[in-house]
Amino acid sequence: MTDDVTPGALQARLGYLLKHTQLRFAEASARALAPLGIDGRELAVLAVLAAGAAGEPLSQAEAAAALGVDRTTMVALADALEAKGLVERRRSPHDRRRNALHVTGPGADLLARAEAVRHEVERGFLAPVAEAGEDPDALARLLALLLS
Amino acid sequence: MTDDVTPGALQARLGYLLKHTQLRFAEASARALAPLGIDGRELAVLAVLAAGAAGEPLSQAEAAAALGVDRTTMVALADALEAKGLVERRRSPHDRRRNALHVTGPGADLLARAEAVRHEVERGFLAPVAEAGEDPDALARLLALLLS
DNA sequence: AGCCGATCATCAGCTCTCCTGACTATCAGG
DNA sequence: CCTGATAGTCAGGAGAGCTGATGATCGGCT
Repeated sequence: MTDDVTPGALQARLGYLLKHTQLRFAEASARALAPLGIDGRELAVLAVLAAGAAGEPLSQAEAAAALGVDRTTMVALADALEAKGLVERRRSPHDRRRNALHVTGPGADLLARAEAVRHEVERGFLAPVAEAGEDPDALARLLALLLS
Repeated sequence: MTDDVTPGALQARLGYLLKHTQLRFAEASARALAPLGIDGRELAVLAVLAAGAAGEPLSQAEAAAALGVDRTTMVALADALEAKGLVERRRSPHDRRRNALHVTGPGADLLARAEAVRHEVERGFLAPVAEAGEDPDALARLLALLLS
C-alpha cells in the first residue's frame, strides 16, 4: 500500500472505507501476531476448533464452513498448523473420510496468548473511536448485523 | 466464497467481520455495476478524476495516491478506462513526464449513471441497519474515523 | 551549458490468496 | 454390492498487488 491520504472524494464511498479499514486492521494484526509465529487466519482456525471442541472435534470441512473459507484452503491451513505442532489431524473412527482436527497442548497455550494479543490489537485499533466519544462496540455490532 | 454461516465464535472478531463485510459488499457492488461494463475500482478512479478536475486534471501518480493504490496498478487501471473510451491520457504540456487523465464525455455520462447505481447498492446494503433502528450513516462515519 | 538526483510512467516478474476441476477413499441407502 | 453423495487432496489458474529495472523528463547547482 502507498500513502493513504484519504482525500475528500472517497470518504463517503463505502467500498473504499471497508477495503482500506480491513487492510489496515490486517496489517496491525499481522504485526502484533508475528512474534507468536501465527497469523490472523490461523488464529481464527484455532479459536473455532477450540470453541467447537465442546462435543466432537470438528472435521476440516466443518471448520472450513465455520470460517467461511473453501475446503481446499482449509487443507493448507491445517498443513500449516500441523507443521507448527498446534493441531493434529486424526482419522475419525466413526467416519474414516473425516479428519478430526484436535488442538494440541501447545496449540491451546498459544491460542490463549494470541487471543490476548488480538484483544489488545482490537482495543488499540478502535481507540480513535473511543476518543471521539463514539461507542467502540458499535462497529462490531453493525458489521455483525450486516453479515447475519 | 462458500457458505458464510457466521457462527458464534467469530461474531466478535473484528478481522473476520471486516473481511467478510468487505467481501459481501464488493460482490453486491460488482453485480450491480456489471451491466455498465465497469467495476468498483474503475468507478472510484473516474470519481476521483472528475472531482479533482476543478483545477488541473490529475496525473496518474496523483490519482494513484488519492485512491491509495500503487502507481503501477494505476497503469493497468488507466489502460482499462482508456480502452473503454472513458478516459484519455494526455501528455501534460508543462511537464511532459506526466500523463494528465481526462474524463471523456462518455466517461462523464457513465460516471453519473454508475454513481446512481452505487448509491442504490449502498442503500440496499445498509438496509438491515436501518431496519434494526440503528443509524445507517454510523458505519461510514466510524470507518472514516478509523482511516483518518 | 552541463551534470545529477528526483520524479513519472511503464513493464516484467513475483507473491499471496482464493477458486475450479479432477481424483481417491469412504459412507449410506436401495 | 451398485449408486450417489461426501471428505480430503492436489494441480492449475485467476486477480490484486508489490518490487525492481528502464527510459524519459524535470529542476537545481555549478
